[in-house]
Amino acid sequence: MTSLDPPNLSLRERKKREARRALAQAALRLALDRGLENVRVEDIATEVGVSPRTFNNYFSSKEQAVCSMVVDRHEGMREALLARPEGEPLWESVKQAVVEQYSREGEPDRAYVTRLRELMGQLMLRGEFLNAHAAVERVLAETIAKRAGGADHLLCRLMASSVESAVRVAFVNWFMSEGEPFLPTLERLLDELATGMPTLTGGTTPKTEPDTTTLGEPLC
Amino acid sequence: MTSLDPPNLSLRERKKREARRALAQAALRLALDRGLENVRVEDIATEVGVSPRTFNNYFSSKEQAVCSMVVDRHEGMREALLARPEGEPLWESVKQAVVEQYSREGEPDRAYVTRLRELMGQLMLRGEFLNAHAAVERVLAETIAKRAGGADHLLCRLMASSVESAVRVAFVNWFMSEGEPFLPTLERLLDELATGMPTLTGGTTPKTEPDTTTLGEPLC
DNA sequence: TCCCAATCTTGCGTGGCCCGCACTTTTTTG
DNA sequence: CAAAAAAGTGCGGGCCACGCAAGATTGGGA
Repeated sequence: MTSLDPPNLSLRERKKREARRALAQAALRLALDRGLENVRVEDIATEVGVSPRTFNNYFSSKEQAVCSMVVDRHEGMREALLARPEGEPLWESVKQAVVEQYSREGEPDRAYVTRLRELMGQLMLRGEFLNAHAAVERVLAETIAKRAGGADHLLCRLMASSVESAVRVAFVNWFMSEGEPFLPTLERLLDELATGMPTLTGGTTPKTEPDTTTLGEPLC
Repeated sequence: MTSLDPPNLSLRERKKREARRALAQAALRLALDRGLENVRVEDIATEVGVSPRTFNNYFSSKEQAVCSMVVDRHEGMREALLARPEGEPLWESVKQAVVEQYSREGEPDRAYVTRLRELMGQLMLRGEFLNAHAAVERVLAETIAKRAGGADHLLCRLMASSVESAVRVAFVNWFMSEGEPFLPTLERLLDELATGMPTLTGGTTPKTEPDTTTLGEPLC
């Protein structure tokens, strides 16, 4: 659907991918419809026409299935990054690759936003969403390292991690706010990262209010 | 244990905190001893001398219990940040607060490193560790916003997120490598963030090897 | 001092999830 | 086309999260 499903794969492999994709899609659809808590593994399996046991051969939890969409969508990023022109500065390459990736998908459907909010709440709760992002981050770090040609591995990880930070922050902002577009925010944040932290000047410690936020429940 | 347990709390409240702490501690200890998968909720509860049902009144999973240590240890960071001197540039304040926080704890015990590695693997798998970090991140973002006195809220979130990125990367590097100290790495990464991304210069696309990393299982 | 109301703990029962194992069905390969 | 490799499936077990409805504890008046 997103990119080419290379036809040079064995039938076996193709069926596997298709099954996985179907399961993930069903999981996401159902979760958006009824809320994740009202979706049993059995429902997803039935929807796809497969045994519940089989579902667990592909995913070890429904949360993972839902998030797998998030992960898979980023498969193109590696290629996008490696495909950037030769002499381009590393950071520019990274930024462009990320932006490209997210442009390709277009602004997500506004109709779902409310449902998405709820769903994200539940996903954050289970930590799976972050886990998915972490997976993306690892691949990104490796790709960056490759592209940078043996640069400091730690710095590559830091860069990947920061980029994902920007993405996450932009995304949360997008679906928590009304109508603010995603891409411009993302670009702004990436530029901010490039510039470095000192941009935010402060130190004018203001009034000291009671303190509301407690270290407690994960809320999005 | 870390900071003052304010004695101006009702007995009730003190007992609650103590119970929570005891459960978290027991969970961590057992997990380090036997590996998380060999620890049942019942074991933790028994260890503390409490019913399994009660455990679930405090934590909704054993993973959460283990990670709660991670979260609680950061309670001091807010105060540390707000206590920085008046005129100090925002970023410097943040950096110092974070470094202070982690200095206070000293280098973690080398003896546990192996066990820690295993444990982290399992925690990452369940996404709970990341979730804990996310909790810290939210508080940090708020504190930064307060300290910055109404600066752009998005940027505050980005800053908090980036800082946590650095912490995570440094930490993973610490417990995956042999003997590299934690604090210096962390400081270096934070400085890197301050400078901005372009430090990493690259673009010398090297040989194109087969590609080993697949978007698959979370590995640490 | 004592008692009541708020709060915490606990046992029980339910529904669900994850996964190992063994068996059937499908695809691949020689 | 037959044997081998790999997926799908049913079953069963262990564990877990949580609602509910008693008990046990604590705190603050009277």
